[in-house]
Amino acid sequence: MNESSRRRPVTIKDLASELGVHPSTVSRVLHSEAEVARSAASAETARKVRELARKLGYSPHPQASGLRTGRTHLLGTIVPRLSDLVLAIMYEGVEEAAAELKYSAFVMNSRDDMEEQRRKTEIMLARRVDGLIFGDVHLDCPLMPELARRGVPFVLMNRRLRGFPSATCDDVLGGQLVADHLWDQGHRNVAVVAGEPYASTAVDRTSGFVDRWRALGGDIGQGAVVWSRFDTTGGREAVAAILRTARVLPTAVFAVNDFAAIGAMGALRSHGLTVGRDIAVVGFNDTPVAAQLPIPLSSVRSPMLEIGRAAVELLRRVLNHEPAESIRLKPVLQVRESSA
Amino acid sequence: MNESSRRRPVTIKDLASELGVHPSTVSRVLHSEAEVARSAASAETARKVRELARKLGYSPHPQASGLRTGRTHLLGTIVPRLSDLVLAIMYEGVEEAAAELKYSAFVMNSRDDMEEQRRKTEIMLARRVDGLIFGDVHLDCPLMPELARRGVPFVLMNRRLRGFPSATCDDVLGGQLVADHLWDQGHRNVAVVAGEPYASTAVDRTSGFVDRWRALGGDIGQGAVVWSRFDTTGGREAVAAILRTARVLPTAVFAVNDFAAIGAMGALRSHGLTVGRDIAVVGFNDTPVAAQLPIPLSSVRSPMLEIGRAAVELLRRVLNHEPAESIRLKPVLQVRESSA
DNA sequence: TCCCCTCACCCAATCGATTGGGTAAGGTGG
DNA sequence: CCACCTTACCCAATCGATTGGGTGAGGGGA
Repeated sequence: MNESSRRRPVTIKDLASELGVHPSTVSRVLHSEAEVARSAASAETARKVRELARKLGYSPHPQASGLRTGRTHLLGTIVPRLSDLVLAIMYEGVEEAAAELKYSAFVMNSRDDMEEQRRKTEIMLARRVDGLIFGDVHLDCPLMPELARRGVPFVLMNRRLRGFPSATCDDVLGGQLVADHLWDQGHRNVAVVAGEPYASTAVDRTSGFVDRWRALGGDIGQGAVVWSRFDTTGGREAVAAILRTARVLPTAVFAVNDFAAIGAMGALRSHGLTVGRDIAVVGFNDTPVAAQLPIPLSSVRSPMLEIGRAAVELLRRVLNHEPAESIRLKPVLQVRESSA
Repeated sequence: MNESSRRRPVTIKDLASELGVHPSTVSRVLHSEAEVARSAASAETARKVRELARKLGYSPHPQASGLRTGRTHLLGTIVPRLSDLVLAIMYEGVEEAAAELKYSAFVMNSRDDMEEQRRKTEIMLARRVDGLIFGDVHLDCPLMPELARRGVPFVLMNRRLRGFPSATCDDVLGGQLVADHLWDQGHRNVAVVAGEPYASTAVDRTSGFVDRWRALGGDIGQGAVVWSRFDTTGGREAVAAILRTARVLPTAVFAVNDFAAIGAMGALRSHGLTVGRDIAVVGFNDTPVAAQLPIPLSSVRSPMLEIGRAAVELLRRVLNHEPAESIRLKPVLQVRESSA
């Protein structure tokens, strides 16, 4: 049985007294940069320290070192909800990348509520996180300028906001790809399930689509763009509204989110339309479920994991006072039966 | 502008010197039980301390108090993957309930890999979490007995394992509900997409179904129970295998997970079958998407949020050395078009 | 031979909060 | 008047790691 199975964790002092050296020597050997470490102990001593540390299963006490150094190696992330698959995958990227930098990541849900966002932020700051990643900014978000004033290091993910570093998908391009695709397929009468108007994702995807559509010579009427929630229910309701008010039925629907697209497909079927034959549907994010649906869903693939990783990289730069330019990752359209 | 916007956080010492009292007095006023607090300072002093703390935005330094007390108020959770909606929702419950107890929760993904589970556990223990919640135990999980020997406080969630406290859905009952339902609908030839054989959820749901089916006088052949992954791809492959090998085509399929059920529906449609007319499908968990699918999916509703909350309550008891009986929450069957 | 330098360490303060053990002042009972 | 108790505090050690500043021994150069 390994010594690490004893109850009280091994401390630096244990190692030091065992070897007859001073705790500071042990600390420098185990934790300092190569140069400091070398000037702190002979090669032989250093070897013995490291060997004993391994044997006894020493692991540094983060509360103790955090107290002394003022850095916790903790990184807070706030998302609207983890049960949104898109954010869950981005967070997996955050966690991976954070671990590689020897940071531990934390998540909290804000339910896309700005009061909750503020509350959760304060909880994380009370935990003394070294930096924050926000996946839930609104286009008018008073908290961000305030945090910047207070000198809190943070970056944005998923959604962007002018003036702050963010890691996002190039959502405008994503919307353009869909416009090109549907235009090429011969559609001339389309509708957009546009998502929440306070989210840059929704706004950019919609405007990318609409602007390109008009540039191609297409026409998009008043009732053809419907703001909605991002989930299945939101998609269903939005399509119901479109079907109710449209003068002419659209032949294609672009939903800015896969789950909204699934809800849209449900509403269309209830209306007696067969998706892929009577009407085309395109989603966004290309979540794993899109390809596996009974009628496989065309979708814009966004690099969700990479966005999470990029957010961590951005935050690393902010923490090191390096320049941090926003990162916009390229999406790719996956055409499937729902629009082919 | 509030004083809390200054860079260096306010400490107990700041409050003490401002008021001309000793830091220990401030500490007792702000943090101790009522009795200790009252014997530490006069009502008047206590009032002044609390007022100044609020005015300056004092918030205790968790690293410092954690160092002294040995408790971090940190709670680690390990799940197979957060991008599994079921676990994401359970974790939302964990986070909520933890916050109510003034704990902060942490999650990590193990990808259902036992080596990874061990690695992530060690990372969390190195962070000095007060306790752990595992959402990813396998039926043969060597880590759990080992942690119990080491005296690490932990509980299980979602999946159970004999001998350890767990918060789960009553999966056996869930399987029974589906058997009763399909039998009542007149089905006599059924197949099961059974999930991963190392997960108690899969095993219990399957055995609950199969045992009840046989008790009703039904028959389930060899090839009718197919183990699979829990995701859409897993469901698709499992149904493909069933369709390939079955002597007689089943008239109903029970998938122990909604996403596997969605994959199953896809495979059935590819095979030219219309779900709800030619063949019934029932899923498990009643995730929000089930009701919104183009063909709404019957599913066993499991109280995922409550399971997460229950896990925290269990862990609270373990940490307080109170007896902790496993909790099994009751599921309810939601019948929809896919099996009606 | 003397001075200086390097090597390989040690010493002690420090981070912020907690907590067991005082202690001076004032009041009470005998 | 004195012993004793309560009230309202203060003092100092402690948790574990880090870090600026020593220091003694040994070696090399002038």
